[in-house]
Amino acid sequence: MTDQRRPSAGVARRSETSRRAVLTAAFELAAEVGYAKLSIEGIAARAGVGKQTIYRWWPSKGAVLFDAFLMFTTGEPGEGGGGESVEEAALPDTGDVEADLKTVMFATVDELNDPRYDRTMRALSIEIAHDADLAALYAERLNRPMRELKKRRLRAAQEAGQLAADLDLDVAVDLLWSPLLVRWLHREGPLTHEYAAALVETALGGMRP
Amino acid sequence: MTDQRRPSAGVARRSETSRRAVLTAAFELAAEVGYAKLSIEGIAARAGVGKQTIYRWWPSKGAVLFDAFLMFTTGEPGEGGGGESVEEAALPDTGDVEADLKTVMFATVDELNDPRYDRTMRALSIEIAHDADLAALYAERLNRPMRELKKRRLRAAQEAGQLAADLDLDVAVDLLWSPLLVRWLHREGPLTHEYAAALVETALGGMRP
Amino acid sequence: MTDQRRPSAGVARRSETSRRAVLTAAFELAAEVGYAKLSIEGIAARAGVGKQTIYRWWPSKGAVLFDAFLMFTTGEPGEGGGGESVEEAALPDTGDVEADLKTVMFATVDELNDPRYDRTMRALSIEIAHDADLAALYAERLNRPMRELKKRRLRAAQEAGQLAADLDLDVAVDLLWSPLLVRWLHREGPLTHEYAAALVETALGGMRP
Amino acid sequence: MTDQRRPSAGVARRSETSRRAVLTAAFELAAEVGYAKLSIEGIAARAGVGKQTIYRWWPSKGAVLFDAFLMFTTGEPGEGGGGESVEEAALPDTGDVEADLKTVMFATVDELNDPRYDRTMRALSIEIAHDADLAALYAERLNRPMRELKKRRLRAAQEAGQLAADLDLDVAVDLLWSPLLVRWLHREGPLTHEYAAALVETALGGMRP
DNA sequence: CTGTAATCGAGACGGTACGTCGAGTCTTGGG
DNA sequence: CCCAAGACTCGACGTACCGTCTCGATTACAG
Repeated sequence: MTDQRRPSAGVARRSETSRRAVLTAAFELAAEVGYAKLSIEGIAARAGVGKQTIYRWWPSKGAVLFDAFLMFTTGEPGEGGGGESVEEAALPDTGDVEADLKTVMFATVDELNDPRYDRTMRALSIEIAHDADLAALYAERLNRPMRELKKRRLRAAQEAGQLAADLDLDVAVDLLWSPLLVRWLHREGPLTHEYAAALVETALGGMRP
Repeated sequence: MTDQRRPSAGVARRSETSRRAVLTAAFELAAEVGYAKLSIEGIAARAGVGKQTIYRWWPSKGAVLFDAFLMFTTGEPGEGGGGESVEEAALPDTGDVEADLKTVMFATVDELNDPRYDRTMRALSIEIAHDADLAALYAERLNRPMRELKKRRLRAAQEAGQLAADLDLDVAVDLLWSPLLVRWLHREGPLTHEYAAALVETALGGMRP
Repeated sequence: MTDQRRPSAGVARRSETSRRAVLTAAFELAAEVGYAKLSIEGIAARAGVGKQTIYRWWPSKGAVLFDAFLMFTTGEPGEGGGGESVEEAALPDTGDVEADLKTVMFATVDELNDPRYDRTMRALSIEIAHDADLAALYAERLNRPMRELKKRRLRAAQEAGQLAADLDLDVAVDLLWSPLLVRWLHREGPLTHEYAAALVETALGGMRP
Repeated sequence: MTDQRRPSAGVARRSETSRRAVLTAAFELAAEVGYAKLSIEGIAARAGVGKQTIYRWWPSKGAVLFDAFLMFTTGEPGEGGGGESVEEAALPDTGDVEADLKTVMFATVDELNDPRYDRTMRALSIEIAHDADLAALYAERLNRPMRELKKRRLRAAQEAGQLAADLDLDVAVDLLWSPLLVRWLHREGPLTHEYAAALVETALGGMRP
């Protein structure tokens, strides 16, 4: 998103050291103090970097946070390449969709219940909610790969005849995960395995008798 | 939430004029400029009110916004009493759950697609996302009544045998509405009637064959 | 220059405490670190005052410095009233113009040779040199009274027949003091009593045989 | 001052093109924007030169300005040699000191009243006022030759018996030119031919009756 | 004619200060 | 006691330059 480093004739290249220091500082600060007190000044100070270095390479605080998240979540790259690790990962497949979905959603629940992850993810979520550009970036770089993974598992189930042949997998993914996200983000209730299980069961079986 | 007006023997009581001016200003500013540029200073100025008057009666910017939303959404009261209008309202009931749910969700979709409502609601959502107190308040005063309405309609369908007898209505409500909210808040895709319809159909029928 | 405090209906008046803290800090910092490292940020910090308070009441760093100089030089007032002390002061008058002028100019020389006064005065001089508004202010509020004093003494000598009847006293004052100032400001040579004495003698007697 | 080019066995020598581009840019910028907005970055940009090239050859912004002034004032050289043109120049000598002095001082007055020269000279004056090294350089390289010229003319008058035999010519030069400089630098009043004439007349005749 | 070392343009870097905005607190005078 | 007005301290914003530091790419002697 961020730099598309011009390999131009001119010169003077971006400092990889600074880039990593900034992203590390951003990630740690987000986890420690949360969105409200996350300032560019603070990130620069903690990273031992001039503010201008941040403004030079990222368009907004949210963009820094996003890249930080990207770096610590997917392998590394930050912008150009990769996320290979994500692409190669896969959701568990024991042959039992229901059980597998529960396994995965329980993990999500546990993650969101971890205070450090909660603060980081919440900060990112808030930034995404009021920055359309960042939202697009998030959808493409972080959400899409995750969604692909989920859809892949569901597609396997579909092919095994465990899910309806005409099921729209995107809708299915939303049906399963969105309630979790909303309950977490708006703190509408306790985020438990029970709730996640109920979600899976109801979504699979449908609301009708 | 907000004021628990001390009915003290002493003297001067809260100015209703100022209260309404503040909430009106907050609501309008939120709709016009969005979360990012919504400042207490701006609200006070537009309301023709001293900043202290805001700080005296509300604990945070989010609280003002919440009250503003409350005032313009439910009838009026703001804090003490009512929301009667909501309590008395009801979702349409033609006897066809699926059709009725679509009607209601189409309305939600249309609302969220209106730029003014989008900005206001987004500002409120963001405040809720990083203020647990406000989240509790929101859950109780704005979300709960709406959820009751929805559950009431679902319960009717349940009693009519159109929904499973053991269906957890809270889970059902989440299953239907959360995906809408997430897609809107994180701009994960276009918010259309088609999407809402697919949601209703899949949730009702379930994902299995 | 500075505030013309509006006694308006509204309210909220300027804090005298802050004003004095700022001027004191500015004066001391100028004396300690000199023009080059005199920053508004530094003044605010040393004064224990928000930067905005400086920007609210003074249009420039030079204006602060000027007011500081005014406060520590003339009695007090800073802007509205006074400088009475200056108005009432007088140059020595022993009846011997030459001796009296030397006395006064020796004092000036000594002052300019004091490092603290040098730094302060130099900072002020530089600000004046590149800010026409400040220059006007300086001419009116600091320079004019001093010049009046000098002219008064010269006028007495004129009336006593020691100076030419048609002598332009402004020109005379410039003739005496400007060389001192230039030599000091541009460090064109050592600033000594000898030099000052030569100035007085030559100016009085003229360059002709 | 500036480079003491090491004639090292090694290699590559200073680019004359860059040197002139820098000095030209500095001179023009000073004339256009004045001291306050004269930045090394700006000079480098306008000269099409890397910042390092400036820092490599000059110790300070003032030094660049000084060299620029030198180049555009005296013939050329910049540092090593010359100013021959100045050495060879001479003040007019009609045999009438008073008239000749007025001629020269009127020219000075006119120069200082030219906005472009005013800004340049003012910038230089300010730099000199807070940089002792630069002041020494200025005294030696720009002021001394000018002063020599003036003293030479005065010495001629002295030998012709028009000036006192024991007159200190340095004091005389200061007496005549300093008031002009102060009035200009501190904008103490209009810089006119009348004022210059009065200066000459009073200095020559003395203040006494 | 070629290697080699300094200089060149460009511009990123860690910093300091700028001048502005808004937060939340405090003070004043009027109702 | 509330209210408007607005000054206060404080902290962060995003920008401009500082002076230092790489980067290739010239460039001009020395071999």
